[in-house]
Amino acid sequence: MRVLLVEDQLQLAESVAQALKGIGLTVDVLHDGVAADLALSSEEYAVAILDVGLPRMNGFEVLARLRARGKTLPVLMLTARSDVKDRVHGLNLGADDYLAKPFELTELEARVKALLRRSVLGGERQQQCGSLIYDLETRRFTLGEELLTLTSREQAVLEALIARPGRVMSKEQLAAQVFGLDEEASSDAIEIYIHRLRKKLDGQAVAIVTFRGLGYLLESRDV
Amino acid sequence: MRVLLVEDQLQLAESVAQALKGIGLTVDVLHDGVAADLALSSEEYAVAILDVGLPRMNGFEVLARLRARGKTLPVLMLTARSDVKDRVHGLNLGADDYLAKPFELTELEARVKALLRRSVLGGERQQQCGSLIYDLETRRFTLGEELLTLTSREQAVLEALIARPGRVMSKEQLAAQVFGLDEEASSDAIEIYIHRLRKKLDGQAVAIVTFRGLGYLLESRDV
DNA sequence: CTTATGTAAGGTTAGCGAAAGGTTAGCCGG
DNA sequence: CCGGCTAACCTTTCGCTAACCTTACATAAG
Repeated sequence: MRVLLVEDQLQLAESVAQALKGIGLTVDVLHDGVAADLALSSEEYAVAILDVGLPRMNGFEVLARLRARGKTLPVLMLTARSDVKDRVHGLNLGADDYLAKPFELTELEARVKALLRRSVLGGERQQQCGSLIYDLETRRFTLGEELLTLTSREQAVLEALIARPGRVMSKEQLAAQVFGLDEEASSDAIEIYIHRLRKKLDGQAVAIVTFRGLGYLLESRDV
Repeated sequence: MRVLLVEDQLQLAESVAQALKGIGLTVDVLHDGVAADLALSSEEYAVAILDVGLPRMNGFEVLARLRARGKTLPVLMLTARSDVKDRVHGLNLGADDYLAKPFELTELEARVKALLRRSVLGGERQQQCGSLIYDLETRRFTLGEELLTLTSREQAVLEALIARPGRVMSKEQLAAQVFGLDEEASSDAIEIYIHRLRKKLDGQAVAIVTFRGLGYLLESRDV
């Protein structure tokens, strides 16, 4: 699952990013409002965490432009002041939560988790496709009766596939979900993860279907 | 098992800490309310012991903020006065027990033990995973028919693992539980305790499973 | 002195992803 | 219709790295 963090204090950004990676998220870190605006229009995120006081374009404006584009992803605002006016302003613009600095990393983690839980599939606990079940709470997959053990890359790919049932995901989209902005996104590697996932899903009532030239799709099927 | 003690009288704090360590607990000692508030939001404790008259932020406020964050861990309040008003105030704010100074160390020990017993795992007496049984009353492990003899570090790690069945604990989390705030938390050392524990659990219907890059998990298994 | 502890050091393994060759689907000319 | 062609995809192999395991030993604690 991929999230965007926009925070201009480099050190704080780094520690927050580490914390979020610690709970299994793919994190893109940016340090100014214009870059954030760009990323939010071209990339796909499960949650955005926006500092209010950003260089080049402030967090409120980034948020306003995001909502103007009709995007509904949950946004958590960070602010130096615990100003009630700011808070109201942010919530009016469509922020979903608000956190005043300084804050505890665990509190931020908890809020991000809450936003994810609320948003991804409208608060559903579980997601199912054939005999494959994904538990959002524990972020683990169950296949038939067995718990599925996946490596972190495999997990990222399968999460991306099950997130939108019935929708074809291109290799490039998958690579973006798995690698984020930072790493060199080798979409060749995606083929390998698909292969390894297929091995693990073999013989079950679920399969990854190829759409030549388009991408992959997770689909339930008869055994 | 890890507890937080907040008491500004250094000498008293020290002797209480010693007493608690004496019954096998990992103790973090702090001396003011702000530090306590911080620690309680970022660390995980089985019990908190709060003096009422703390510098920077009093015990009542620390307690109120703790409950406002939705935390349910048991809290034992300490007060210089045996004022009934204070007592009511504390209990209204969600304190679980109350002790007036001066008190006997043995009484404090007894009350802390009682709180631990009541809270950890919702009052359950025993915790089981495969052939491994943990008795909260005596805080000892039984493996098959045999009583398991562990060093205090091994005990701390295994307690942390069995406390949340089915949940993966990272080496950092385990180190926090074992060492507390004070000591240099070398998460390398955790690998050694895991190794030594595995030796002692060898051949039994329980095992510590590694999740590469994530941590460890205690799991029952077939022999 | 004995036991517990944890650093250091080396060995082992899982996960990653590039490379390379095999396979398949769709297209096109005959 | 059919064989050939190509691009897209599948699969295997393999070297690299980081994470993990294990042993040995020095130090500290009781």
